[in-house]
Amino acid sequence: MGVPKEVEPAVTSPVVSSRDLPHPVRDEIRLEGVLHALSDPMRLRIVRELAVGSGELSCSDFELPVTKSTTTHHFRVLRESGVIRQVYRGTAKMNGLRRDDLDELFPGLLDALLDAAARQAVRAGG
Amino acid sequence: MGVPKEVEPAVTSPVVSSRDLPHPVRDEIRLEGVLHALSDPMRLRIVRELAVGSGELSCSDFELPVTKSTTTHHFRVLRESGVIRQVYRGTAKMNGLRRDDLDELFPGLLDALLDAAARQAVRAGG
DNA sequence: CCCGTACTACGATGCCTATCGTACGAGTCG
DNA sequence: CGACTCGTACGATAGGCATCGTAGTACGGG
Repeated sequence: MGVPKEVEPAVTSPVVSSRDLPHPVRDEIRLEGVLHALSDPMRLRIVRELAVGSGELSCSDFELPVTKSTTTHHFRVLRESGVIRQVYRGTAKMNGLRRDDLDELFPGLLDALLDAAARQAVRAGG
Repeated sequence: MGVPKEVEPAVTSPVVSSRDLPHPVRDEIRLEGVLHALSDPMRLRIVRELAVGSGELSCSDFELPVTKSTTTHHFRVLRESGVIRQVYRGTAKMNGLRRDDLDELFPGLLDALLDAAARQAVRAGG
């Protein structure tokens, strides 16, 4: 019917900036991979920070006690295991938890993990 | 009230057999360690089998596609990370999940993990 | 006491990975 | 354009680890 030749303006705009990053689709996410990704203290810390704000954070918003190369490595592991989604926006790379996919695959797991990490942090601090 | 001199027959007999194995106490259990232990497919499988029956299983009750040396290694990783408790009984080594300790430290985590593993198994099977 | 069973110890091997440093590509802003 | 920032790629390195095979120890039964 009307408007036969629209150019698909911005409904989930297909190109974000320029380069895309490879993500596993939901069904490719493996529990073992998620657990392995979160078994590293640095990555668990990243995920915890990512969980407090519901928005997205750029890689440089994190102040990790490792070099930038290593930071890049950890974010890649998290992305390839399906824990986070990464998107370029300008020069920054925005990171967000894949809550929807993880909750669909493993209901309650992410919350239980975040709660467990929080409890352990409290125990260490007090 | 007869029988004044019973020899403490079986009320949680203090010495199980002879050798003890080193276990972390509850507060030494680290979330990262637990996740690392469970991120191995073989160990996740062991824990899943251990969870179905509420009792204990000996190492040889498991039929894993690895040698016995490797099996020993996996059980040790699980024990040292605090996921299972191991006790010698005669020549057999009995294994049991540390449900109480894990539930106390990380409420809901173990159940969420087992549920996640079960869902993934169903998805793979269907 | 000897044998079989259950598990361990030890060494080897090959792979994975956390970390770094340096050099580079991609955008943004002046 | 030029400079600056953000992040990547690549190589190196050191340590961890899953796996094996063989040899050995502990326990229980005939």
